[in-house]
Amino acid sequence: MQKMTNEGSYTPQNFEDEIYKIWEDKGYFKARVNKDKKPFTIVMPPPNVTSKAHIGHALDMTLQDILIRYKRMKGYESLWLPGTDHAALATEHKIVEKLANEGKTKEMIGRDAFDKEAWDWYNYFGGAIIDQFKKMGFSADWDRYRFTMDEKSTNAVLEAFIRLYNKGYIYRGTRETNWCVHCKSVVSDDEVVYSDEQGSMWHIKYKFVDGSGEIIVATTRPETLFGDTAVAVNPDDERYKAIVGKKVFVPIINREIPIIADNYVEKEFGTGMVKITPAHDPNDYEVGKRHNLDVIEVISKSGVMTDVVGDKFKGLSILDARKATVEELKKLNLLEKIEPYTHSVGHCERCKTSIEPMITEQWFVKMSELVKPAIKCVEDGTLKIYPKRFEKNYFHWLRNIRDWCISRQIWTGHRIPIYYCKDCKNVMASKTNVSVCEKCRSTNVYQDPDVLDTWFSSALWPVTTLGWPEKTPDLEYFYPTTVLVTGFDILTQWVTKMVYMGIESNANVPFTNCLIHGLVRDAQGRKMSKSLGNGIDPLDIIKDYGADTLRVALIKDMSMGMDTRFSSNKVDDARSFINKVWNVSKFISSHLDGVELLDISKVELNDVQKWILFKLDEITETVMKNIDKFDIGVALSNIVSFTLDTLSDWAIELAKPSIFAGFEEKQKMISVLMYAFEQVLKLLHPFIPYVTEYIYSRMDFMQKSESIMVSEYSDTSAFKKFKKDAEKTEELINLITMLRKFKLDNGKKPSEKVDFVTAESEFVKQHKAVIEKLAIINLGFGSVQGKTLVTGVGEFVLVEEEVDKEKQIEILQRDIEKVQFEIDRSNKMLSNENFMAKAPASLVETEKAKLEKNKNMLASLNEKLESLK
RNA sequence: GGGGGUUUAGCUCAGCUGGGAGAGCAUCUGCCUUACAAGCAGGAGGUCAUAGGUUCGAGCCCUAUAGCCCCCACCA
Repeated sequence: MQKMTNEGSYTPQNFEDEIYKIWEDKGYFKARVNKDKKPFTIVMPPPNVTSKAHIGHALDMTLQDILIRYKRMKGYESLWLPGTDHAALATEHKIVEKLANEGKTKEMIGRDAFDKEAWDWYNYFGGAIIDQFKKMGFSADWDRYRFTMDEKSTNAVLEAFIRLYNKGYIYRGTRETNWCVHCKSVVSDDEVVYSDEQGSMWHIKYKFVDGSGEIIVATTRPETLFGDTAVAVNPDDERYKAIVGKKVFVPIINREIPIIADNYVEKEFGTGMVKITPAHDPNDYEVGKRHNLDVIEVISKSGVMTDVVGDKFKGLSILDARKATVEELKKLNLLEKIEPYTHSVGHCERCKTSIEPMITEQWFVKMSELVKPAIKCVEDGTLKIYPKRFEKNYFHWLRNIRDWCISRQIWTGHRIPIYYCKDCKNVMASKTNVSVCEKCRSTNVYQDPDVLDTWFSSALWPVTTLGWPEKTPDLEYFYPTTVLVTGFDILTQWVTKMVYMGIESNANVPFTNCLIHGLVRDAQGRKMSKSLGNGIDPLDIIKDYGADTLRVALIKDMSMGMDTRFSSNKVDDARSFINKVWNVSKFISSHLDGVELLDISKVELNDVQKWILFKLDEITETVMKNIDKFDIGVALSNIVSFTLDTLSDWAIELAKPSIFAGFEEKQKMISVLMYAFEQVLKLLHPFIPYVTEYIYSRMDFMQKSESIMVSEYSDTSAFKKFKKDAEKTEELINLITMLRKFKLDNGKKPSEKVDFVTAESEFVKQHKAVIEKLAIINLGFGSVQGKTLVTGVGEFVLVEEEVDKEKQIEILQRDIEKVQFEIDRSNKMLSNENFMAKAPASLVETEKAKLEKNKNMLASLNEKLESLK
């Protein structure tokens, strides 16, 4: 007894885990250097260990698994290299939160204990993410699992830092930077998110030192006035030309500052006068530099007012200081008015605290040289981005890039490998601990306390995971990797960095293709977020529906580079589809007992069989073509509609009469169906790996591999030659459809078996059984009067007790009208000189053939009509 | 302010180098036909955002306009 025959309904929970275990035990996911095969490599974008994986990861990874499984079956040495990312600032934020819940701070427990906390965190979430990924069926080479903070990665990161430092690409500098007072660290430009905030514009009076009156300056940050070192106006502003060079008092503290002229000031905005606070505004900082202004810090790195603001305000938080300053101004009658004002405020991506521009000393990577080859490789096609339009974002980003701030004042991450000598001020770069100054031999040496931006290690991910800086065989064989799959949200933040760091470290692009996808949104098209509570845990879907269903629901309606919606509707749809595949296997299996499969290339086939095989080759080519160009959602739709429409609705139905006929016919038909179904399972396997493996393992295909994972697709060129025969079956399908409709049009139920009479023809004789079964009719040969269906393969007359002549004429006239419309259309085109001259020949031929066919049809219809009159 | 995307059936989306508007879901009608009611057969439903242009021919190419979405830069 065939194993699928006894199966109940599709219940993936019964077999998914078991199958995954077999795959792992057999070592199918492992990839090794194999000179006999071409490599196909994907390095997994490492998920942050901040939390468990979400549905966005599921999409990203499913796309990769599809490509990996497909290429593996196509005979490539397929390596999918997995890993996770420590996500420095993001993870530290989470750990600090956790400590806070326990009533602790990181300073309380110290750096070593904090490190231990961090590793517990990495291990817990790293492990959880892998478990989730295994549930989803991902065929990554888990033995190669890497973490951005593991020993090898750390070594590579430090090596890269030192090389860049020695080349002069990494330098230390004092700059206006984005400071997060909550994280107490600088963050890069990319980590600042702007949002509009309802604030106020305070108009403040600054009195002239010489007592000659006052000016009005508008600001959104009154608390920074203590750090003002000038007031600026536009040099072309006629209103203020006379006062440039005069001095005013900073309100409250009455420090004297000059009025200067600078083009930065816009005449139309506010009062046309700007207070200049170089320490706390990037633009002011630039103005300050141009005019040699003092820099006075009034806000400390922990977000409270410094000592320079005076006893009344020092130690206050920024917001408290703002209130207090405004109160004081009111009291001193220095506040002219307050206007409501909406402006955009930068926030820390992680903790949402508003960012303070602050002058700090940081490490930077110089970008000007590094980006050049990164731009060129996309220009010259060495690296291709799919879809192509994202190249624009890529270029725009790199062409406008600023130096990259890589130091962070936190504890989570790679410590900067720089050591300072307190005595001789020597600066040393070293991978290992330095305790003695190499210059003055002093032991008064300390390491830079900062850690590296998490993106520094992610930038090196493709090279470090393959063994760099060593010249490993893996690096030799698998690098450059074949494709990087990631969301558009990190195209600029991450992809660009990998490209220039890859080229810099290993002399070649890190990947030759980059596939960009969109976001997974909820059913209403909203972003999934914690605050909306509309996020979906992939494991919940898997628990209820299985991983295959989740994968189809995510991928099927997806279009390259576009956002996709995830809904219960799609999940149901996906499950229905897989259930269909399940039932096809049950049907075929139920007819396999005692049947020895034939080599279909060696037997005489009928038209239906030739059609099935022809269509199979056609769909195989289409699916492969689309996967090859990364149109994965389309490829899945192709194979899904083939399975539902061609295979289930037609092939199997057309096959039934043969299957229920004599043994020889059944044997041939089952052999063809088995051949076709095996290929369909293989085409589906990358998308729905579990169920295809399960079915494959339980059906006796002719030359079966031990797993569908390591089977190969069958040749796609064998049955092209059946094109003409396939067309005959298309006619058969048309005929059946027309008969079904004709019955309905004439008031017959689809299930009602009615009699038709037709002229005896080869075509009809050959397919009589099929036509009778699928259209639910009895077919007799001969000639009678009655309601007539005129088709390309003859006339079919509905046999009725009472012949309704009027109705019959009505139907004929309707058909004549339709055919006439077609004929007119063809005639119009064919008589158009321009069309004949310019349209491609094949199109003209098709049109002529159509015209000919319709003319014949029209003649038959008219003849019929005449005979009734 | 700069750039990009998008607009096709009630909903979610396909639609190839221009050559008769498609699928799934939902809906309506009839069916539990021995693989499948998570199903089968059939139907209804579109001025392809708007206005021009190119072309023998435009959902597709060009130009404007409008709505929605995203990215970048950000003026106190």
